[in-house]
Amino acid sequence: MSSQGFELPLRLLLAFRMLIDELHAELARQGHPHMRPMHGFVMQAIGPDGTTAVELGRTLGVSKQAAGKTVEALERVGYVERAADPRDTRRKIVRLTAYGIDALNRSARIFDTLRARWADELGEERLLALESDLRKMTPASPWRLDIPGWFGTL
Amino acid sequence: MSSQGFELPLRLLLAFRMLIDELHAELARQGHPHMRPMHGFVMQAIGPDGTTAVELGRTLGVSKQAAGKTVEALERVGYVERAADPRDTRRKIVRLTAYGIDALNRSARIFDTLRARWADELGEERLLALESDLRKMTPASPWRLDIPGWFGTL
DNA sequence: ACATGATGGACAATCTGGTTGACTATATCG
DNA sequence: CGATATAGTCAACCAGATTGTCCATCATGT
Repeated sequence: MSSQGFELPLRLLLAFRMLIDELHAELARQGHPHMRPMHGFVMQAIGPDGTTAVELGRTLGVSKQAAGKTVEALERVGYVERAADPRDTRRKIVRLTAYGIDALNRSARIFDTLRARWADELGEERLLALESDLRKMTPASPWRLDIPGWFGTL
Repeated sequence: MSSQGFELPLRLLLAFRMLIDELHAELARQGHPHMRPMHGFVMQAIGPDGTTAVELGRTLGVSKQAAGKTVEALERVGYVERAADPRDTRRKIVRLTAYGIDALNRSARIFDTLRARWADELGEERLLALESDLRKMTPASPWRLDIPGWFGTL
């Protein structure tokens, strides 16, 4: 083999996974045991002003039905709530609850802590360089986290 | 918000995804249109000497039945073949075919090319630093790519 | 004002890939 | 030899996605 290029994607994935796993371990300790990796991304996509199932589906790159099911799941856990839109009675606005916002706030703080650990290990200089390099190599940042299905599909 | 820590995992994921997508676009051009992200990982796990469904399941962190179905899918595409083990008639050895090995070899070359592009953009120094830093922050080596299921699970 | 078309949401059927459980055949070990 | 463990397969089920269909409601153009 002796392919140097194999390591890069593998390490990127491992690093991502490690951060996410540590995030959720800590979230569980802080009163959010039901939070799943998917939830954070979806709640970010919902945003502070709320959204609708159709719009959410477009943002996430999945069908509106799939988005609807995801919203149902988040509703069951208590992270979002649905309300009618007075200006368009077809629409049902999906909004984050206080509990959901708490999950997001805690996630942010935990990610900061994890980043601080990286800075501690690597040095702030090196970490800034790493972030800058990743920023340089990745697309500006459109969401489109259609991870489910993307990796799978044999 | 102003959470600096949010960016790191997101960029790691985007970078990983970008590399994998580019890999598969190029693989499709090179005669492997059926190759899916999962396949490369599974074929790596199978290794040059072959393995069995049970063993593969343990390596990948899934049930032996799931591993069996995955092997079936790879067999349909022509990446692996199954043969009886003369020394233990219960076992069926799963081996990479020439076509499967070709896919792995091409993957390695394409990853090298992609890495070269990164080196071109960032400079070899910076890329080496990035790889070194990721190596430092991620666990030594465990496979255990039980991605399916891990991210999902609402 | 109203017919037409577009949009939001829900329901149902299906597909895929995972799970557990049960079963058979074969090894291995006391 | 008999008891236990292991490899593989079959079957049933579950979760999360898909498409297709339907209905209610908005928006538009004549």
